[in-house]
Amino acid sequence: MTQGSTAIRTRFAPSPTGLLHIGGARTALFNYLYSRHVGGAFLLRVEDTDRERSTDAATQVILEGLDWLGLTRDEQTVFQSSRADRHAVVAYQLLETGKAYRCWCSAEELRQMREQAVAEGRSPRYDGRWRDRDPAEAPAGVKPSIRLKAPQEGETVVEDMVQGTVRVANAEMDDMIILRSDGTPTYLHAVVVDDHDMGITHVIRGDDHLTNTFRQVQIFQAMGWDQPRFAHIPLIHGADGAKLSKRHGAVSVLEFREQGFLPEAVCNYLLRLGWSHGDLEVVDRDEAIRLFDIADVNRGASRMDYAKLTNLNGIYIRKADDDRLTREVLQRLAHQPHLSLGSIAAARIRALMPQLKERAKTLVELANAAAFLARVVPLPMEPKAEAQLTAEAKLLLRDVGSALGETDFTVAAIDAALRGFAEATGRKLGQVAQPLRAALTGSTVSPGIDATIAALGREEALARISAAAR
RNA sequence: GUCCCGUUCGUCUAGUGGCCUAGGACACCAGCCUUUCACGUUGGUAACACGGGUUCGAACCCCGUACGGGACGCCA
Repeated sequence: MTQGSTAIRTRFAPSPTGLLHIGGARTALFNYLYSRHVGGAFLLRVEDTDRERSTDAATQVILEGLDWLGLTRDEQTVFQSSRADRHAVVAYQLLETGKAYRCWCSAEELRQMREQAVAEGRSPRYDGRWRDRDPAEAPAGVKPSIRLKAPQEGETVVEDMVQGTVRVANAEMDDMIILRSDGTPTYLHAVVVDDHDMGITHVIRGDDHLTNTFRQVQIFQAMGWDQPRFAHIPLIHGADGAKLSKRHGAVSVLEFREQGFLPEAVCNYLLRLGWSHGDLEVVDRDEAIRLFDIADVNRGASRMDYAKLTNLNGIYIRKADDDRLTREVLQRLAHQPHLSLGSIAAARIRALMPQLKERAKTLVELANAAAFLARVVPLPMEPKAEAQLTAEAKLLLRDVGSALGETDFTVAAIDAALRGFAEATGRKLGQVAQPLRAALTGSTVSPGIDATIAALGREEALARISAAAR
């Protein structure tokens, strides 16, 4: 970390529209990682200036999502709506210094202006009709908006940390409204004032904001403020390449939580979408902070790949702490009917967790795979398990049951007993294990039969075997 | 329509002029391991959007074309 880098401040600035989008989550992650990488600060600003769509509940969803992902913020959350007075003050300051002017156009007038421009094959832009007009000509009874008097010649240049040098001719841009006729600020203006006041040094956001940046730069210049550095990261698209939306499956981070994904897996996946460090695929939080740099962010949009996320989730489940996974499973099982979820079931699940987590890719799968441990006799049988329990198998189960009744209930002893039984009766181990698995779990799939039997315990295991042998 | 951005296996990506007969990961296929399912492991299929140029040499530099995305609001 270099000297003076502690001054670096990033922010995540979502508008509270009811969910924390997976794309927004990645933007937040990149801001967080960059701030941590350079020892700076990561701030949150809720852009709730659209009072119609903004609710406390929506803000809560964002906070909950960020917390779940472990993206901790520094300093107090800033609510943009609370800063309206300050935004207006700056707008009037620009007015007084001649950098802005009042515009008395009505919404209807502007709409017609745009329509006509499009009809004539021009860009739908404001024509600047009040830019140099005498305010004395203002129509009575109309409240004016305030527009920035943007430069009309030359070009505006953004040195973007991801996209490189991006420039646009000033003639391409019109004079944007910074303060509405009702005195409230527009988004573009509020963002600039807030970023300046919050001391933001690096603006990392989706590249859908790239063209907005030119206009924001014009405001920074009009106020004579230092500009932050900009980094516009590519968007995430759905599997079909179109903008990510509900029809692509889960897009809200809290939805991923429900579907059984671990936050560290989601973060790792999101990190690798648009960022890379050689062939590195599995990167935990600490390593991500150590390695993350904006210079390594790609320019092209990427697509959401649920299969890869799922694979990564399996890796993180295998790495996860057994107690933590047991808690997660118990929580999910609590919503399932016909289970006996006491301390006995909890102990069984915890005992088998090292084996269970080897074969689950999501917490939903993990909970389903563990559910048999909390069931009561008679077990519900899957059709394939039912098919295992032939008349011959039932006879075999009776014999295995008595053999097991005489062994210690350790994994090693059970394994030895079963192998001995198979050998003595001239069977392959699989011929013994599968009927047992059906009898004990009601399924044809489970962890190793020895560990499964041990986790159930002598009494329960023998009860299930004799129930199935009947 | 105008402006801005992008384009390497199906997907995420490595690659910054010779190390590339293009590497890794996921997915897919086949084999091994095995007590089912996973895990693990071995191998396989599969890409530089297209066309020009610059150069002894181009995935990499330049120019076009195509395709994709984004922005053009008194939304954010």
